[in-house]
Amino acid sequence: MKLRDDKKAGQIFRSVLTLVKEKGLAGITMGEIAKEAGMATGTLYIYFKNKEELINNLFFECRKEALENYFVNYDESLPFKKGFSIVWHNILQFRIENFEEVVLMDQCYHSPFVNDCTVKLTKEMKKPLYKLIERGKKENFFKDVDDMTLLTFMIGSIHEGVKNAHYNRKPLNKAAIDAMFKMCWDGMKR
Amino acid sequence: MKLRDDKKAGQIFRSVLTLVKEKGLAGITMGEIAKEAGMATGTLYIYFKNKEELINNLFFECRKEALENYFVNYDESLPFKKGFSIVWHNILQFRIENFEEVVLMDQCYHSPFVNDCTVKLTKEMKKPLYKLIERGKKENFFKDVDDMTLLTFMIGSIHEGVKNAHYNRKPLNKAAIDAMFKMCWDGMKR
Amino acid sequence: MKLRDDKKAGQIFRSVLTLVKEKGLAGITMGEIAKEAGMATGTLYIYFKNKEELINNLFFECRKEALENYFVNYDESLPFKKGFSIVWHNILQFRIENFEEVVLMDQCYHSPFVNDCTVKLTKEMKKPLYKLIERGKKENFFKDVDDMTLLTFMIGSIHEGVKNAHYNRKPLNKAAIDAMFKMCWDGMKR
Amino acid sequence: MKLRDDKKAGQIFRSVLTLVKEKGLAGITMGEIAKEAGMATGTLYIYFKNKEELINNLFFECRKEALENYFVNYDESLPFKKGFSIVWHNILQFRIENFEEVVLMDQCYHSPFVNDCTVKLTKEMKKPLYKLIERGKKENFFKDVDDMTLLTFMIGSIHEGVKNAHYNRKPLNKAAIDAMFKMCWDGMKR
DNA sequence: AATGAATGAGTATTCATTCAT
DNA sequence: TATGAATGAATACTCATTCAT
Repeated sequence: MKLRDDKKAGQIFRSVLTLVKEKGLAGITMGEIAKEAGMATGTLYIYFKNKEELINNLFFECRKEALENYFVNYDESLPFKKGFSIVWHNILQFRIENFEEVVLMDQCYHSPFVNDCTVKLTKEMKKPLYKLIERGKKENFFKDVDDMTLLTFMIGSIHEGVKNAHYNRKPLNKAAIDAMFKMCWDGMKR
Repeated sequence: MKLRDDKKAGQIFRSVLTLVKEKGLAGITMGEIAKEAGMATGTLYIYFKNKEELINNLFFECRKEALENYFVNYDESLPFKKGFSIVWHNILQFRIENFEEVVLMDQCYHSPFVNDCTVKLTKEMKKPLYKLIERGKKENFFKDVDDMTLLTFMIGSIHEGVKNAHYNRKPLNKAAIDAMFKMCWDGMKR
Repeated sequence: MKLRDDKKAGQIFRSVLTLVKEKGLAGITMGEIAKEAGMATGTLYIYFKNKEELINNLFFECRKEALENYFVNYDESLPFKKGFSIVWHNILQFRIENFEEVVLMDQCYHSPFVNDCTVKLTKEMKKPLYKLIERGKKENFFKDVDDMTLLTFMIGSIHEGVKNAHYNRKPLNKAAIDAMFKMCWDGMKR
Repeated sequence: MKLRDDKKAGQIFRSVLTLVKEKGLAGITMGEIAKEAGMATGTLYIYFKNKEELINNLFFECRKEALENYFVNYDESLPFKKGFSIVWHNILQFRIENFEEVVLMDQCYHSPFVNDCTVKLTKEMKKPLYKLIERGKKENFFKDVDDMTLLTFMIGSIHEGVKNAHYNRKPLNKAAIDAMFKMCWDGMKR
């Protein structure tokens, strides 16, 4: 008997990401997804109940993967600035390397496909980032500003930078990245 | 498109903005736009050749309106920091007050509706912002970083902040805005 | 402005009936209905929300038309047997001439298209037939059997006869019809 | 079709009957049949070449089973009215007890699944009923009406009665059955 | 033989666009 | 100009059938 292939869902996800980057969430059809994934349309429906569920799952998966990557090599025992730098660079790196995911997630807000439930779930995942910010404040590195504002500023410094580099086709080099980090740090520091 | 200054075109634009915020660019139909605007579908085609042109025009219009607002009350004769602050706050204010436009513009990247031509036109409009950055550098306020990186950082500090405030339903108060501006300034300043 | 054409719904109904007789309710597609009716598929959806509503409305319409025909020329002042005979022959005639409707209604029971609500509505319409039966009993023509059993017997004598004639391609002639009526009357009479 | 007498084929038949009564022939899928029968879809195709053959076989089987039951306990040596009564009651009893089969057979006319060949085969099986009618006429019990009309009347008296009882959820009791038989007999008798 | 995943043609429905009024 | 009915291509989704295990 042929059993459900665990790789298939991943293949499907990858195809959607490719297509979203090319033509946006708006213009994607199930037929195109299947074609890009090298399978029949019907097969998509074995792995996902419908388009909404497919996109939701992908959105959730992307968010999860992103946040999992953020803390690679981070260790609470490291001095704060070093640790913060690692996380900041992880986020930047992830967004550069996985720009397709970034595009998808951006497009998913306000989209009819992503439901509130999925949005809520992804919020939960942000907690480690808040912990990092709190540590920065407790160790007196950061300004006395509320956590959310600080985190948003940090994310913004990366987010906009990566988008810009991509759309202007100017890959970020070491110098630009260093400058960006310095600006972020200087902005946040007390 | 017939009469650009006709009230009807404006009504149509407004309807699209409302709907995009509600359900994203992906999920909007010409029928819904017409209904929201209180007119018949056919009427849309008197003002716009087709959906693509409608969205493109709106995108262009939003971008233009945005950039026009950015330099209100700005005057080159003002001391730099004062001038920069005015522009920064103008941008923030505009994005808060016209969040629908922000959403539309975000969704338009990667959308099959917005064509390269429109994207190019809007780039042209960014020039005054570059001039501002250059002045900041010439007058030795800003770090010695390339203009685009600085501008992107500035925009990012605002953009992400507004989005965050909106999605978390926490309107930005004076204190938060001051903190945001300070972070931005400290980040950019030499 | 082009206004909704009242004839269209009728045209659509007629097309469905033709097709149901040909291939049964099971095998009919919206595309075929549209083609048979000489219009585009989309047009069907201007007049009916979806397939279910289309079939339901048709079912209801058929039932109504049928019952309206049953009492043509009937008059309470006529002697009972004469009146009963008129109704009986009306029913027979209607079922012969509108065999397509008969087929549709038969197929609609147990079909996923016809919902309980519609079934209930049509029951309401049977009341005049019950009144006829009651009169027959009150005037001592009929056996002392409950109304429903009598009515069912009457209907059965016609229903099965018409179906049989149709499927065996033996149109009912005067002699056969007279025989059928006599059997029905003799069966019911005291 | 492989093994007619295998239990599996029977299970499949039973499942179809259950589903047809629930949702009509139109709305049934091979997947549902398999599920209801507690087996995989693929398995259905071991026993039947395709859906059409499955339904045709079932239709044929139902018809056969029905007609086999009609003459249980009937014996030509019995006095005619007694014999006729036995057959009449057998038919009634069968239709009450096997209402699902009745529904299936009704729905099969006009269905794209049941082909002419199957219809023809079932006609063949009606012969014993015609013989019964002929005997009734030869022994001067019945009206001088052609056989088919008499048989149809007899069947109609039962058919409609059973359907009605079922749909109105009023099981037929002894009194009602006696009344129905009397009406049928009185109608047919000379 | 039995399974259920895979297939892809087919179906209901939607929706941008046109057109008659 | 304005309307909204009509169109039919396009899309999400289904389902009979096949096939690898």
